[in-house]
Amino acid sequence: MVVRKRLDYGSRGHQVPAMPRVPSSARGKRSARRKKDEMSPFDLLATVAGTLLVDHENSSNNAPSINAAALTYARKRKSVKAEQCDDAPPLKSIAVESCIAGSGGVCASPRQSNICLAENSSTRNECESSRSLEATNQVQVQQPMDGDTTALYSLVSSVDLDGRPPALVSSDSSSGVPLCIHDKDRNTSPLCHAEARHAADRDDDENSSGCTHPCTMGNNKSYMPQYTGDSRIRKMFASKIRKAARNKMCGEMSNKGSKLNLGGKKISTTRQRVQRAMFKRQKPVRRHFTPSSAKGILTEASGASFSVEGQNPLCGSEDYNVKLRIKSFTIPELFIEIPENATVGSLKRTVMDVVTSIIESGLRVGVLLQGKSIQDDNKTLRQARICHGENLENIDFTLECEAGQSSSHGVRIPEEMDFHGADAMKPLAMVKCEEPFSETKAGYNNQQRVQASPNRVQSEHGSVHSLFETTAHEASASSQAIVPVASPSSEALAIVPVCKSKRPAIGQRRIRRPFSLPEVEALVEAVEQLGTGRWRDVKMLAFDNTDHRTYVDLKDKWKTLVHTASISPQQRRGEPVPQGLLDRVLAAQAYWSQQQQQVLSGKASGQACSSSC
DNA sequence: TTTAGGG
DNA sequence: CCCTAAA
Repeated sequence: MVVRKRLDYGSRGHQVPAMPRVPSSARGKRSARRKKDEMSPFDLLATVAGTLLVDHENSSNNAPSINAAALTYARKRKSVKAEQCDDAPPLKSIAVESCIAGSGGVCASPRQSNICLAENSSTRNECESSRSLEATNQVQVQQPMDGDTTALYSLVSSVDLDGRPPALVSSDSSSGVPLCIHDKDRNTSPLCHAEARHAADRDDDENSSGCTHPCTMGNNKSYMPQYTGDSRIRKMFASKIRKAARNKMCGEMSNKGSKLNLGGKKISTTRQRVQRAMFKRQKPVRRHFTPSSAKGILTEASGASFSVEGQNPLCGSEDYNVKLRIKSFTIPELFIEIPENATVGSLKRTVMDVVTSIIESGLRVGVLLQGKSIQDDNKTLRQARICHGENLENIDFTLECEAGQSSSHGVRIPEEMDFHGADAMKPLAMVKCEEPFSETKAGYNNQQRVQASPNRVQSEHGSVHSLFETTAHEASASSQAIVPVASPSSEALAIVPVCKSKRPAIGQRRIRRPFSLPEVEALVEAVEQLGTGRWRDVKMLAFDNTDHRTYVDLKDKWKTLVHTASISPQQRRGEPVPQGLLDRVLAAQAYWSQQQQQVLSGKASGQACSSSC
């Protein structure tokens, strides 16, 4: 690695550089400085994308589709349950059994799949609380039969996935219908292209999102739009997008009556106003899951999962109820590139997050009768001829992404994406893979270990970058951020691994990383040499290889160090800093502030002299 | 982009 | 840590 030590001051003590830096007076020369290449390979390359593709034409051959595999109807049922039929459904087994009851209601019973079948917060909470319960806990939703087809919508579009369904993930592609097909060759017309970044660190501070969501945000709050590439661009966007994301999340939750958790921080009204404005500017893009891209198969002929309850119900009867038993919503295949060292847990979380983000971002259910979409939601099932003996073989469900809903969950649709061609492969969501290496204790310790000689720090991250460089370049070349599946044989796994990343997602607060003692020592030493007010140089001197410490961070840390040193030890919090170090902090602070004053006064006198001379 | 300082 | 005015 290149040693960038440009500064040749003493290693200790307060040697004054030849020209003590005067704040804001000599910045022009900085432009000539060699700038550290801030474009980490990771910015470009550590991307794994999962793509949800839908192809209703290929529903039989491994096509991604959401199959409402069963429809049953029964007569004189006051209520019906929506329940999962398979206790341990694999990838494709997000099963919902639903009914439309005449005067009764619909009961949803979230089980292992953790599906919430209700929009309102109370039921969401119910779902949350019943996460680990069996079918005994039922969430009831009343739906009049003579209502409309929106009943279906209510049942399906509000599905929440939460928790960790034991068998949501399957590496066996045969066990599931594709949700995300990660095939760049076929990915010619992505319907829904989105990147999401999972910041992975669940230990991230509570303020990271500013809000939490009872049902979905818990695991998913890290989903934020991610822009790969130049960190400067990221910086540019970060602030505004973060605002928008925060606002969106908070607003959305407040709309749903969910409890706001602002992490102890209050978002000022002005800030919120700005955030709202920012968010409004986001162009809502409608994503089509495509007509029949996700198809609910309700035909008896098709299937296996179709069943009839009740005896020979007559269409037209007064209290005639139709029981729709959507046995299985098959999740289209998910392709994922995931490093071998990723954990199964991270894989599960990834799948969870992807599915959750897709569903939570708003799926709208459409009903196709004999291939024709039933537009009128107010039409009764009877009017729509969805009743026993009629057309039950010809009912399909479609899923579409709700317009403008996705961005808040990190599912972003580039506007340049091509959104036509229903038969083309259409990724519903593309997920970005991040650095699979977590900020583990080991890694952190490693970093700390080398702090003593900061200029020679060669963190693991460096090697990580090089490891992923090739892949990332390929990704950026091939498509938006879709990383080719590592191995063609691994096509079943295409979701993005939930990896901790040191790259904070756009819109997300950075992970709080308290300065370690070696870091503090390095900072103090650097400031002793360079003085306060040269944070960029301090950064380059002592933290050049520590990407997550910006010069602003160093400045802030120095500020806190000075403050810490000036208060009594009893008032100090966090990892205790040795008093000797704090003494050095105070000494350096006093010294350099004096230097600055002298420079300023000397400059002033010099100006006066020159003007007088 | 950096610095400086408030939040 | 975040945000941002100012340079």
